[in-house]
Amino acid sequence: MGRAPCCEKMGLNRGPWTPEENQILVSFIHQHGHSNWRALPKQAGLLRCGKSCRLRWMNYLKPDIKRGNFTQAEEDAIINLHQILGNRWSAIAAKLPGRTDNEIKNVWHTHLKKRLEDNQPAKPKTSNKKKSTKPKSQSAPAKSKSTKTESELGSSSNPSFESLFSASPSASDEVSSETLTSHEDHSKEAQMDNKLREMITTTDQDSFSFINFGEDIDESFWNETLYSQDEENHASNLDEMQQEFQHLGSVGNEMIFDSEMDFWYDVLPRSGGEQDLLAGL
DNA sequence: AAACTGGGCAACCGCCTGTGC
DNA sequence: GGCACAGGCGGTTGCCCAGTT
Repeated sequence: MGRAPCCEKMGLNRGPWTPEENQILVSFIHQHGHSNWRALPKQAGLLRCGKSCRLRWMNYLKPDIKRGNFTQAEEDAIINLHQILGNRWSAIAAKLPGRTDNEIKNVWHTHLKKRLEDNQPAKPKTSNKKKSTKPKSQSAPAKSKSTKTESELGSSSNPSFESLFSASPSASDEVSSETLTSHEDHSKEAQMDNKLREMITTTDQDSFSFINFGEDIDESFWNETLYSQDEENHASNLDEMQQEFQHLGSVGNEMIFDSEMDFWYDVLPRSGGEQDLLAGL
């Protein structure tokens, strides 16, 4: 038996949503929730397929969605996350509260990809991280439509996320699903964060520094890998970090620190062994 | 002022994944 | 384990509109 179509195409509305349809969808979800998207349009009296309703809700009508231009910090975060995650827009969106994967995808294709193609710096090379919003038009230099594919972009510019982890001894190992942000000992967490930030921000400002934490701080813990463009700084900072961590206790996570954005990225395994970024900013 | 061009973005399409039976 | 289904995801499309010619 063939796969059932996602929706009945006959007699259903397509294209832009009308204000009336928006109102119907919003009021229905407020009253009944959205436990079953396929059944929702029929129950709500909408001539839309369930997928269309879900998309409309997730990308536009959901109350916590942040509208308006992306801030410089958000754009920088997208660029940095894209370096690690590639085109996994939903994972990137999870790091940016109020932003949808669709919106981030659009911003990437319309602004950020071009910025990188033009070799414009993704962020100022200053240690002062004061960010300011700016109109989108200023961040999108006029340029003809690119025909470059995503894979071409990814392979030419950045080391892939998988390649980063391929060198890590524990890349395919089981890693605790406990994130640092959910760790009970928040004071220890803050202390560690500050210590690491202090040290890692002295390394190459353009690189992601990566450290592979073990479940516990023991001898095997130091089988870690730190990536940077500056090998000497690597070694020295790695030594410093090892010394600092010896009295910070167990962590049980893999993390990436983006020194430019002051982000800690928790890295957790996906079902297929692929790594994922899950924790909050 | 009209035609043209290209950017921006909402929405669609089709595949993938997770889940229940 | 296999199948069907629903939700989720990324790639792509196509319309609208502002800027340019």
